[in-house]
Amino acid sequence: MKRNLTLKDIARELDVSISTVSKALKDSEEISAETRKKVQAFANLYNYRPNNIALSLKNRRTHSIGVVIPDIVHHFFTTVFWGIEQYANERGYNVIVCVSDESFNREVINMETLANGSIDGFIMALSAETQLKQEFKHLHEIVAQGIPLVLFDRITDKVVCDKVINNDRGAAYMAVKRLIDAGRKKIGLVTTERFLNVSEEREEGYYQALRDHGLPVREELVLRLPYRYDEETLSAAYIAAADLDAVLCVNEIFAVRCMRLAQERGLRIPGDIAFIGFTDGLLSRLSNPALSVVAQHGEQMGAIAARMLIDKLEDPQGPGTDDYRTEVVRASLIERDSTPN
Amino acid sequence: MKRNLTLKDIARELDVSISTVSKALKDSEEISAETRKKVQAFANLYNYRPNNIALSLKNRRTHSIGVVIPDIVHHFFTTVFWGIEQYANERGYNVIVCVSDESFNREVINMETLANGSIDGFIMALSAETQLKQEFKHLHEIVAQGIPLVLFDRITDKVVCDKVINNDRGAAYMAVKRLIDAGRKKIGLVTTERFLNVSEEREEGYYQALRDHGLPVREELVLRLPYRYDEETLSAAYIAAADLDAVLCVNEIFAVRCMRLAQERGLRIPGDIAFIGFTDGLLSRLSNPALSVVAQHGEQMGAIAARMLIDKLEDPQGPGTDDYRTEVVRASLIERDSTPN
DNA sequence: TTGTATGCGTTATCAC
DNA sequence: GTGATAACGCATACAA
Repeated sequence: MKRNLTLKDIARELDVSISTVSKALKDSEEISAETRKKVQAFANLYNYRPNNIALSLKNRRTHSIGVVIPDIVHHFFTTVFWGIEQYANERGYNVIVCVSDESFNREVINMETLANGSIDGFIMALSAETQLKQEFKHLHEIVAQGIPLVLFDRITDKVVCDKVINNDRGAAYMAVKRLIDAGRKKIGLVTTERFLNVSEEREEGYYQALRDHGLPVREELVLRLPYRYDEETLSAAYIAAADLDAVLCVNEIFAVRCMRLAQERGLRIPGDIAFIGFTDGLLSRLSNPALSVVAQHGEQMGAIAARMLIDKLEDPQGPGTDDYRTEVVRASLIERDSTPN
Repeated sequence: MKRNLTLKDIARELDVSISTVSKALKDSEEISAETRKKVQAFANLYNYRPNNIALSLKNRRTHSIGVVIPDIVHHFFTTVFWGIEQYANERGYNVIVCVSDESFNREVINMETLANGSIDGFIMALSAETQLKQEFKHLHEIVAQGIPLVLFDRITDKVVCDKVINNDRGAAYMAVKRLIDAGRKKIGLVTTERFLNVSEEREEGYYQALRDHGLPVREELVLRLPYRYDEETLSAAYIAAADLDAVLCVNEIFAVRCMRLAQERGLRIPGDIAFIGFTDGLLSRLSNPALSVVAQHGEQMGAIAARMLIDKLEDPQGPGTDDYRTEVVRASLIERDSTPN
């Protein structure tokens, strides 16, 4: 690789010292106007750019942030990432992404790789396996090393750090209440296995709403699907057996799939059965009928997470001050055509 | 930030020199077995990890690759990214992502930021604006600097470098031929503005297939939609006016939207009108009916692009050798329920 | 006003 | 066997 122009090159070419060049390039008053002009002109002409790596080593700041997400295909994580990327770029930070693919080991390895100087801080959502195992040693080490960490969405009480979450419980409550207010009595829940904190929260919100409105809480109304398995059988059986008039789904994929299965059984949506999903993605907008959803505002969550992290990184006190905050982004209900008026 | 353990720390602690520590840690024969053991034990105990940034500076290799994509929400780019990330990680590389958001300026700025030492090479797809302006100076500079570059999907003849593409023209031809073989006569095309090379290629494939089978090529069969605009009006008018019995769409979003509009007009799919889209994403799988698509194998494209780049980076000749290749990934037709038997 | 010396963390060369 | 030294590219305290 042809090497880039360095201060040394310029110094040699112009027959001055390296430090003179360095100072001249930042327009230091120390250097004579004449020399400054000369150096700057030369640097400009040959398109000098300081080497990021050298700066990182010197300043002990990489201006990169590590993002670790379980999955890049789910629309929600994509939007959060997009929020992070936009905000970080504006403030002069690059984003290094690692996808844990829901695997504990990959999460650990990824973080170890990045933690050795490659990044200034982390933004992450826990992998499913990590939540299942409840194993957080790697995160405790990150924190102990003094590397700022912001957890979003998939979080845990077991790690003390900044966090950004939705009001998942409240949002689920709101969605179910909306269905109850529309007169629905047999409201189902399609969720993932319970170890994901977000699913747990949403499930609690669902129960709470039923209880508060005098509706029975029944196990057969709840369908628990493996998180990644592309399955139709369980869903079809559930829709067939449960005799529901409304369903809340913890993501848009489950919702759209169930809607189709319901339609195949001749049910009209929202007349016979109403649907509300989580995540305001393309699927929801383009499904037929268009799906009413709880919008999680992923982009905003990403921006907030990035702001919290960068603020901490750039805090003149140093990122050592131990005030950790949890910001809650309020989800909102977007009504489309899968809920009755 | 609490600083990480360094060679210097270990040396001081164990009362040996830094270079002894360095050598001992890589099990050099130069160092006595005893010292080696001692140093390794200490390093292990205190969890020593070499600083990546220092290594990068020394080796002039960051083991990071820069990925610049126009957009992170389209399923296709997401899957390519996923392919890149997986493959790169396996070979010990990190991935720094920048999203150009289809903007020429963001593309240029992003690349300039990364080109100054942060990455060893680039993988990218051109932004729409770049393709519109046909302005490639920034890429020529990257290449001139000797930074390896792999272009995928959205490419250009104007830049000489490695490339990974689909056989877009052939794939479109194949899709249209499939519709013709099923007896369809009035086959429409829903595409983007023509400046995107992929759309152009697909359009040509469409025309070619019509011509080869004696069907008239008519302008009113082609709907050209703005790339990002979330519109329904033009599409609805097109579906209403064109009296089609089949439609090829250059992405799954256009296809699913048109399917819905057709259904709203009372048309049956695929009986009255068949659909084929590009991109095998969730939308296609979950639409009703499930959409038949041209699968682009984005994950594979990403892995190939990453392999080409890393092979070049690790070529002992140095990445200077001027043999550039273009690999073509063959798209395949996945038949679901929007095409007749 | 300019230049020298030092350090960021690591490795490699060479001297002891 | 071990250690001093230089180098990667840059910034800066301090000397001239």
